[in-house]
Amino acid sequence: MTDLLADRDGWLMTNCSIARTLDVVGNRSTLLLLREASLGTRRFDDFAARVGISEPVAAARLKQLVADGLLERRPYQEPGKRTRDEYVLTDKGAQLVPVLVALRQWGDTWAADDAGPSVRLEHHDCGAEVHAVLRCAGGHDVEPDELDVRPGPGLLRVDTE
Amino acid sequence: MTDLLADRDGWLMTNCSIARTLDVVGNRSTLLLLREASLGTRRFDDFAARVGISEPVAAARLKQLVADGLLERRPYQEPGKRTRDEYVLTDKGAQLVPVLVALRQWGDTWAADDAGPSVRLEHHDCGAEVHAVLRCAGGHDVEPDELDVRPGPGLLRVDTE
DNA sequence: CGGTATCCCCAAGGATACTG
DNA sequence: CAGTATCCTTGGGGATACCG
Repeated sequence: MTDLLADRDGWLMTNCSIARTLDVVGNRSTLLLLREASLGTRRFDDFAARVGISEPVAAARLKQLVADGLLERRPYQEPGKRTRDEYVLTDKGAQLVPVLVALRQWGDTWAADDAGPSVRLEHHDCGAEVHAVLRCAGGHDVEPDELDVRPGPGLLRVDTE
Repeated sequence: MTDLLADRDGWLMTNCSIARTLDVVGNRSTLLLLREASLGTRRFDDFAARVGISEPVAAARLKQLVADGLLERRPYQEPGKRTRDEYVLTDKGAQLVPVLVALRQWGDTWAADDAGPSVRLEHHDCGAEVHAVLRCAGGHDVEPDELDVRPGPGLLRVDTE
C-alpha cells in the first residue's frame, strides 16, 4: 500500500469510520452475537449458549444491538405454541456480513483448526464458495498493496505548533 | 441469508475462525494500530498519538502484534540520521486489510461524520474507489441475503443429552 | 422460556514518572 | 525518540439467584 498519508504531521484521524464502527461492534461478544444472527440463530438462550456467554451479558449486548438498529426484536409464533420473541438482523446489521466474512477467511488462513473450517459459505444461486474481496469501481480486483490512500473531505487539519 | 444451520441442537461453534481471529485482533486499539500501519505509520510515537492511546498501551499492543507476526520490527536509517526502529505490516498483517476496508465502509454508510469520510481508498492502477465486496468462486457478486451456510469439515458435533 | 438483579474478578487502558 | 515502571480506574464478563 502506498502510504500517501504517512508523512502527515498535523493530520489527526479524529474522524475515523473504522473507530466509529468499532464503537458499535468493537467488542468480541457483540461480533459473535452478530455471527450467530447471520447463521440464523433467533432465540435468546441459543445466542447465549452458542456464543458461550452468560445470560446477563447476552441480555446487555442484545439490548444494545437492538438499540443500535442492528437487530430487530419481534414476537413470533410457531403454530400451536405460545408467542415468543426473536432477534433478527436488520439491513443495517446485515451490511456487516462482509466484515464477518473477512474475519472468518483470515482465521481460516492464519489460525485454522486442524479439522478445517466449521462452516462453508456458498452462493445460494450457484453453490460456489464465497469470499470477501477488494474491488475497485473500475471492476478490477485489488490487492492490499495496490491501494492508494487519499485524503477525503472529512480529514481534519489540526495545527500542532 | 438462508439459515441452514439455524436448527442445530447439539452443534456448537467451538471451532470458529471468527473467534480465533478475534483472539488476535479483537480489541479496539489493536485494530486501530493496524489501521495506522496500513496507512503507512511506522514510528512508535506516531502510532500512539494517531491512535490516541498511551505509550504503555501502544508498547504492549505493538509487541503483541510483532509476536503474532502481523507487524515486523526492523531497524532503518534515514540518510544522516541515527538508526531507529520501525513497524511494518507483514503479509499476514496485510491480509487483514479487507477487514479494515469492510469496517470502514460500514462506518461511512451508517456512522458517518457530517464532513464526510476522512480517507478515500483508490486503486493504484486506475484511481477508482475501492470497496470490500462478497464474491463467489463462480465470479458472481453475492449479497448478504444470497449466502448459504453449509457445515464444514471442522464442525464439531456435541451430544448434549 | 426469557430474561433481571447482585456480587465479584480481572484485563484494558489512562496518567505520570522515569530510563537508554 | 522509544520505550518501561507504577498506580489507579473502568468496564467486560462469570456465577448465582431470582422473576414474569
